[in-house]
Amino acid sequence: MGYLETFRKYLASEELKLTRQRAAILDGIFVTHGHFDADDLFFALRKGGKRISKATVYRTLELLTAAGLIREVDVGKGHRAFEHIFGRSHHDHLICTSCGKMVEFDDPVVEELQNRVCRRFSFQGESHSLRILGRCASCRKR
Amino acid sequence: MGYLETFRKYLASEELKLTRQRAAILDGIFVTHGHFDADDLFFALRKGGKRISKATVYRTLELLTAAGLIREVDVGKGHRAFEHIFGRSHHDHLICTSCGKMVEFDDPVVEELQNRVCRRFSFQGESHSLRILGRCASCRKR
DNA sequence: TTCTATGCAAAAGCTTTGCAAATCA
DNA sequence: TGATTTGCAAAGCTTTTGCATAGAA
Repeated sequence: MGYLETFRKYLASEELKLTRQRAAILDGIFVTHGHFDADDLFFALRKGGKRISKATVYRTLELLTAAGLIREVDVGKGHRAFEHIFGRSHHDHLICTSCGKMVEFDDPVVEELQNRVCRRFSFQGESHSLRILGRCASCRKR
Repeated sequence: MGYLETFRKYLASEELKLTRQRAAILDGIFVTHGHFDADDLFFALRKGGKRISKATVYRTLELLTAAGLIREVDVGKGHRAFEHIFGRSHHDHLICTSCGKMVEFDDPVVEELQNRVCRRFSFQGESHSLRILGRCASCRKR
């Protein structure tokens, strides 16, 4: 099942409609990888000839998060950023505090850890996000 | 060395001054544990009879972060929150997505994991933050 | 046809900044 | 004294919201 189908299904389950704008926003998100914020998306769509208001972009990001197609990632600074997660395995982030370079990684130990901690505190774990800050190899040389 | 001394030292090293306001803000932060944002701090100070402008609060939070006395924590929603780190061991967070309850925990496996991942990607790890989202015991019952 | 979604512009946070007056070293 | 800091108010950002119009189903 593709991401559009997934979205359509979610919308139907909530009795919401699949509009031209919602479909365009979803496509806009999946043509790129990596992180984006509402503003990035707004201008990317505009470049692609789609004039969709920011209000709609914000409203749709909310829906896509609820549908489990994207998730919010903490990038440090003031505003909210997202990344799409459909068809991608879970991963965490390694961020260079010097140049901002970001590496995505996946490690089974994190999953184990999540289970262990949740058991300890009687939580039912749903997801996690791990950010490791440091200096990448090239910044370290300087 | 206490936190005030640490701050004083930092300020001196940057040729900045220790003002009445900066000292009051620092104290205000260390009387509580847990997370706070600029607004919380502003009102806590005001309750304590200290009328310090928000501009100064924001400016001082920046300095304290640079001095390594507080750190920013990602609490999910739009605005920035901080916690003090002076004299406290490192810890991560478990957050209930239903009631917002937050538990701090510390697990040596996280440290190991940080080292392992950094080695793998030739990063020099400095710090990390792990957030695990889930449902706490009481929310699970509902 | 009916109810939801969009677009616009205004409002609503939160944070930063310019500048004159106050304050620290 | 001389440079930095403060407070205020204004400006800047990002995000949200009200409402008339457009558009799915």
